[in-house]
Amino acid sequence: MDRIDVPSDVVIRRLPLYARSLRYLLDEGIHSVSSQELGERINVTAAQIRKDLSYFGEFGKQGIGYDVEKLLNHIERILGLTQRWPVVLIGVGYLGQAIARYDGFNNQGLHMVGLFDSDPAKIGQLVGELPILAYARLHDVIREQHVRLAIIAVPATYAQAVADMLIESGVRAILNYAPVILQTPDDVWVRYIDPVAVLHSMTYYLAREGGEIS
Amino acid sequence: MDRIDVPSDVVIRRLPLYARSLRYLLDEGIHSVSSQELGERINVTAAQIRKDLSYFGEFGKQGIGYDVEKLLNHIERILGLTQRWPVVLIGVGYLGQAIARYDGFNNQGLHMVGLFDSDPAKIGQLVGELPILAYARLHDVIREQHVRLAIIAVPATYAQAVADMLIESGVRAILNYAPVILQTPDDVWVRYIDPVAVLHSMTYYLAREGGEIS
DNA sequence: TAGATTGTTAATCGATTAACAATC
DNA sequence: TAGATTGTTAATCGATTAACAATC
Repeated sequence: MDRIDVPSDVVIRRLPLYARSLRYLLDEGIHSVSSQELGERINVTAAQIRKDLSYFGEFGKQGIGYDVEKLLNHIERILGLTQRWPVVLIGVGYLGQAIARYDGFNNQGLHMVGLFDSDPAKIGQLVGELPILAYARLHDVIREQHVRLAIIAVPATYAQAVADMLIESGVRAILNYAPVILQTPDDVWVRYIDPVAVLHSMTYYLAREGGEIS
Repeated sequence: MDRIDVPSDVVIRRLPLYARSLRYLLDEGIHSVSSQELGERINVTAAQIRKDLSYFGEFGKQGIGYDVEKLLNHIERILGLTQRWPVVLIGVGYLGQAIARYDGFNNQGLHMVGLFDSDPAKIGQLVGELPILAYARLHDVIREQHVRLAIIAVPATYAQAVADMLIESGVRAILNYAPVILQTPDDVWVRYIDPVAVLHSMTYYLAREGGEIS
């Protein structure tokens, strides 16, 4: 019996980019795209787009391309974005505030349901519509709202302890902004936002430009 | 004549993680590590660390491992972090403020030299030590301070135009927080911080947990 | 010396791309 | 129909891992 060919994580990570580009196309009033055109917009080859989509079905028409709205709907369903996922945010410093206020986190399948901070002075303050809550409330909010997705925006030293609490309460996926690698069980998904590391990888190339260093 | 084996970009992207982990080790007073121990901290195999480092030289001792401080110094030199790179930030909304105030961007080789915004009401306001400047000043600041690194934190609709201005003025590497793929010349490095796309790739797995969807 | 761990090679594994028959 | 573009296979390319001689 053949195992079905399961899409790898690199494929899954590209799907949100396809979805976003399709949303922009729709905004522009464009109703049909070829893999070639879509690829040019997001710097991906046409073959890769077709291959990626082929893991999930046949969404195009030969000679024509893809119906933008239909393909978008397919991808959103594949990604689970037709549901609304409740999200909690831990750490409401400057970064946490920016996250809490950015509507990308309160849209298209995501839905911020709780902000938490350890600083007693912040408890009760509103950020947008939501009050900042104490960690004591974390467990109950996660349980009551069936939260499985969390964002960590606390200082590096607290990130692991926060992750442990979150997982203990039932969180299954974490987006971590703190500059530490988290140790978590195999059935928890962790991804990192690490702008400083990204900048540090670009200085490598800058340092070698213009032939100053071989 | 043999071509030297050049490290690929995946390798370069891991170096900052090695460097950071070594800094933490140093803070903890640990002066020696094996590739095994380092790997466990950052969830990378020992073989991969040794292979990555081998592109740049021989930094360890058989039977012993690596001297933490020495290896850190080597990696920082490789990444160009022994220089200080002037950075400009375009877009000083909530996110831009968080970036401007985070000292990870003002440390270890990076050094924020200019904040820019299009909103006349913001011009002149201080964020930390730095005043917010008008776009009209962008070109001169980039030229005068020899800026080659920029961070874009403007809304998606303006990001491409901002990138064009930056590149025109001499910027060679861009960290883009706006949710759009930028079209840039081949000799400009662009990297993306895209937390919403990352969350959207995790909902894929969440939607399939517990066997609700096959 | 015995034990540990590096640096490196070769084997494996996985991801991307080219190419084209199918077909709109 | 002729032209365009898909879905898919096979070939290529690249990255990771296993294994081990060298050596501290």
